[in-house]
Amino acid sequence: MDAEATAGDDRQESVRRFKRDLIRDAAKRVFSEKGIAGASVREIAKAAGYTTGAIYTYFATKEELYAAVLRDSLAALHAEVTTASPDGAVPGGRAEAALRALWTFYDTRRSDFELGFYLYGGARPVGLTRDLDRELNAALDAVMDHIGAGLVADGLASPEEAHHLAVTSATWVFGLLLMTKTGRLRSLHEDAEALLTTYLATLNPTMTRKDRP
Amino acid sequence: MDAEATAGDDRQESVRRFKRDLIRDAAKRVFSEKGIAGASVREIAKAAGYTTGAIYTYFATKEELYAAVLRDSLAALHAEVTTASPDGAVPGGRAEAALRALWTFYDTRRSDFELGFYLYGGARPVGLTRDLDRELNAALDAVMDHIGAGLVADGLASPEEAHHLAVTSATWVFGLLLMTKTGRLRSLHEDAEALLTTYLATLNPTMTRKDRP
Amino acid sequence: MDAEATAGDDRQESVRRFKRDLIRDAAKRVFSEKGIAGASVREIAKAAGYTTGAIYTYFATKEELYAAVLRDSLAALHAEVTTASPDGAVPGGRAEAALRALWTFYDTRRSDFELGFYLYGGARPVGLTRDLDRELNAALDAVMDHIGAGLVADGLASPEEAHHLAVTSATWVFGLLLMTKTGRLRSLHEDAEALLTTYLATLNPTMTRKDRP
Amino acid sequence: MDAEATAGDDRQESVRRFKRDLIRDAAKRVFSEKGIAGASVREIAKAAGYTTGAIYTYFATKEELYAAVLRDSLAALHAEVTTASPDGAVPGGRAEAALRALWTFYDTRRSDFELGFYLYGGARPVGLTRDLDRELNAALDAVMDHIGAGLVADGLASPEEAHHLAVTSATWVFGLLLMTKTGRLRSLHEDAEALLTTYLATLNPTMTRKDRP
DNA sequence: CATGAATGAGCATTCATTCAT
DNA sequence: CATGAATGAATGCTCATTCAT
Repeated sequence: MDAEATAGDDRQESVRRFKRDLIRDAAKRVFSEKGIAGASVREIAKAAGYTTGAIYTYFATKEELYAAVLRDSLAALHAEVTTASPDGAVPGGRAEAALRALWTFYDTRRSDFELGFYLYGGARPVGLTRDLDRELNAALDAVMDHIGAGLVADGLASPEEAHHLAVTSATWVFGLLLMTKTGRLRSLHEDAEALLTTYLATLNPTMTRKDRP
Repeated sequence: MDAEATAGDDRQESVRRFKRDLIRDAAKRVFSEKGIAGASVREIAKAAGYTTGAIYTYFATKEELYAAVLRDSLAALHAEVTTASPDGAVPGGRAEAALRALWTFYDTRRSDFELGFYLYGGARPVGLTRDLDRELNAALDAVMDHIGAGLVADGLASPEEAHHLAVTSATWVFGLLLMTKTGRLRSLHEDAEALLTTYLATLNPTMTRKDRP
Repeated sequence: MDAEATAGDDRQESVRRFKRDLIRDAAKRVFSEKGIAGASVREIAKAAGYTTGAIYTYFATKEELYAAVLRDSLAALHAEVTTASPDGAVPGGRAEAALRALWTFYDTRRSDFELGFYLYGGARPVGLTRDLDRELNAALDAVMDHIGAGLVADGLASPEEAHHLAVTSATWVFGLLLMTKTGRLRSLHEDAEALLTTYLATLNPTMTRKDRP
Repeated sequence: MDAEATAGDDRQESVRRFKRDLIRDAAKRVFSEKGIAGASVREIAKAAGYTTGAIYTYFATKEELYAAVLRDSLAALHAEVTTASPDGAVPGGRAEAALRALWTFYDTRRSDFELGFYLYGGARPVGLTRDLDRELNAALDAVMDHIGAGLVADGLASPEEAHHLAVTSATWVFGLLLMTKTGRLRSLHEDAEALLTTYLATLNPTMTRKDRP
């Protein structure tokens, strides 16, 4: 009896999780199309095949929905970066691979970058935000550690410098994303790929010397 | 008589300009406190000591208000960057001075960075926007040219590379600003000043070689 | 089970229709009291016992509300005219009956006339308007056809002349309504009923000759 | 001295009247372009070459401005109708000429008809309205008398019937104007001129018999 | 006489959230 | 669990009118 109930609970629980994810993904789609500020709960509900009120069964607040989307995005980012530059890979391009993965991840996804950086930029009401902020930081830190490990493996940094240099280089990638997403790069007639190559070259002085004798 | 009338017109005109600036500055204050998206015309009016309708005597549209604030910000940015790194200065640190000025300008002003970069982030309706976008681009371009000239003067870039390298380095500064403004830097336990120093060092291979023999 | 659900849907649907009609009727009342231009959504909502926002659950736009009221009015007009002068009636007074019904309908309803004729008077923005305009035209045409059929049945017009004469006579009735509703008739010390009788007499030359030997 | 002052007062008075008329005419122009409801005091002022506040030196209220425009329109109407069908003219077409003049006057002027009939149709706030209403009525009455005189002169009515028949026929013309101005005539595929001819024929049984033997 | 800044009430519409069913 | 009606506050903007200058 107890086991059955538990099994039933589990099934119910997993169904609930499934539906929650459905709504979360719908939200993400709407964010991409209308921008984060332009997405209303009504529209997200419609995109998910639900009515407005049903959303609140799964997310107490619009901000919780934001959080779920962001969490999902961060998990995907981590997966992508570690896949692109696995821990066991041979040295020589691990840092570059990680940084390129970081760039590609946000470049190809319409709303993820905005979600991660814009949403918590302003002086917005707090709430669940505190926890979410911690998660965002943890995810970011993990990515930094991965880049740092790559830099060490590639012989571009000592273990002590690793984190500092990882943040330095990731910062540049975020800057490039900002310039691209806001259309400034286009107006400056510069190409993201070319800039990326230039920047990565400065990371590795050996390559730099070879390229410019 | 004629002169008197003209003088009167001038006085009136300058009073108008003064009040317009008052409202613009109030808007800027509200932008800083509530974020740009969260600032309503009502609140701006209240902050300026006016009723809502009065704002429309000076700005036909909320977007025109945005424009005025942004324009003011861009003019100040340009002034600050060129002052910090004058055209006639002796080589040796002109690029660094310009980049540091870029950093300091946005670091010390609460809403200017958001204003310049996020206004065009979403899928917003257009309008006067087109013109404003052009202005923003022109201002940004002028800053890039200035940094580029510094790089050439400092012997860090050939004239052909100047623009490309200027954008590359400014991109990094913008990335740093983004990390700082969103609180990511703090959570990563990194210091903006230290990162800035690290980055500027990589710009100058001579220094780099000295630092890392 | 299925049947129950359907029944539930039906009940809900009919409740919705009922409430929609309630709002529509409240709108009509407000139109009557304040004039169509003077009626605000706020006031209509209050008259219907709702908050402002609730109106938008039933009508996406103020113009849709207009449309619903006008549609209702046109349906009632058509019903009244065809009832007053049924297709199968014996000749001799069918046209007169139809024209009198047209008169009575608009005479006794405060805002219907204004609704039908003034909504498109100004240089208003379009929208759903196009469709609504078509409906109005179709309804008017149907009434004209009915009057025309009466004229033919009564021997007052050949089938070719029917439409032309129907419009001619309906035009007069609309003129009378305009004079009445704007209070001009009263100030000219004329009586609508007497004028109507006079006009109807000119429609039928036989009667005219009898009256004036 | 006294005489001089009076002369001065007169000149001032006539200048004032002149400027008043300027504003009135500007208002009329704006009414024609934007519709009466769509005309704001600001826009009228601009069209007259004044600033907003200046209008209130000449007209205490927007409604007084309406009144002035309407008064002017009524005077013009009276002039046009009496010119088209002078008192001394030979009988035979005087009534028709007057009715045609009535039609042409309102047909060719965009806003006059709306002004005369719409403005005072609704349940609007009163005020100066009472007096204006009387003027409108007097003007209308004069036109009716003129049409009536024509009917008598043309042998279409006895002096006792004159007013009654004048109102009857003018009512039809107003109906035609309403149908035309609101676009209903076009949608019914009827032509104003043809309808007018048809109606005028029914006015004169003699002509009718000749035309349709 | 003329200006134009300022008021204050008003407008249609949107939206996150709640809750009876 | 899901619905969708309802709330209430907010938003950008317009407008007739007033009044100090």
